[in-house]
Amino acid sequence: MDQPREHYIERVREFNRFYTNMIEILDQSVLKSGFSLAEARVLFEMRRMKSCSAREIRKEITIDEGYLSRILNKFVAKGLVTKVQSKRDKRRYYLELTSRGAKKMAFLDALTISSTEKWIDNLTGAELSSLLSSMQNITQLLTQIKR
Amino acid sequence: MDQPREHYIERVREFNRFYTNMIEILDQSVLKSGFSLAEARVLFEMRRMKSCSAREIRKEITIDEGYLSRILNKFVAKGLVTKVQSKRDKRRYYLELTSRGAKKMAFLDALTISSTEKWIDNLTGAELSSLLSSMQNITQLLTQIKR
DNA sequence: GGTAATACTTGACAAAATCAAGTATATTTA
DNA sequence: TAAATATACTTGATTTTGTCAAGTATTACC
Repeated sequence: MDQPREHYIERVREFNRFYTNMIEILDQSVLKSGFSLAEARVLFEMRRMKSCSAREIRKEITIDEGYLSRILNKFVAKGLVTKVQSKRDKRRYYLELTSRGAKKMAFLDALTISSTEKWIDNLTGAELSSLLSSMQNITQLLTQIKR
Repeated sequence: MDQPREHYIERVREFNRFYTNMIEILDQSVLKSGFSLAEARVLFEMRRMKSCSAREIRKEITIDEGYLSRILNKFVAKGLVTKVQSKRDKRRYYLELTSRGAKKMAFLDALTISSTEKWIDNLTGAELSSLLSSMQNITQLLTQIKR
């Protein structure tokens, strides 16, 4: 570490601003799906966890309990999600994507995949490998912090 | 490139999700300043550009014209920003941070600096260098795309 | 059995963002 | 140079998004 610590922090902040803009561009494409960012995230988590309860979703993403409840009920109303009360604990409801929901998710995926693709389109194979190893490195360094 | 392209895209998306969460944590600290994210960004751009017009801010960040107008007038009302009509082009107004505004900005900075600091706090010097060179690499790779 | 905790819902509200029309000025063009 | 078009910003109306707190039902704990 050959620079004062503030200097490093400033450069991290710079990267954060840069990457915030990048991510925003990708978010634009999600919005084209007709889902809000919050909705898209909820759907994403639901798929990742397969069957889950609202409570479990809230362990993964920071979202107001009431807000989430409304989002989920909207999904149920639109036929994207099923909600079945647990027999063992009647306070809980098991949520699952319907095939219609899964289809919508696939559409959402397609949107972000295509814009991510555009993002990295003119990188050579070597550059792409380099990009990914940098991403992996950052993930690894910043993950170990959080324990 | 020894993997199918989709695989790389998927890993980029994974990183984006990871980093979105990271940035969100930092955003929490901005919110503690009493400014919304949009307001903080406007302030940030104003400082970076020194004297500028609303139009020029909108070249930097994606924001609704009317929304920005209201944000700026709120800043003026709070004494954070001065707004002087251009003599050459009376449609335009030159905006500048007041010293009060600059002070608020400094406070905002302090908040994000301290939470960024916490973020990277238990990285060794070597890890920190490695983090920064990865960030720099990503920036460089993704910037050259956009031309 | 009573108290506290959990899981989710609901109503009221506030904040954030969008849309479209409006005003004033400047630029283009016929 | 008058008319049409474009630019810079404003404003009102509205929608979307998110928050807060109280409410219901159920379960866990002492």
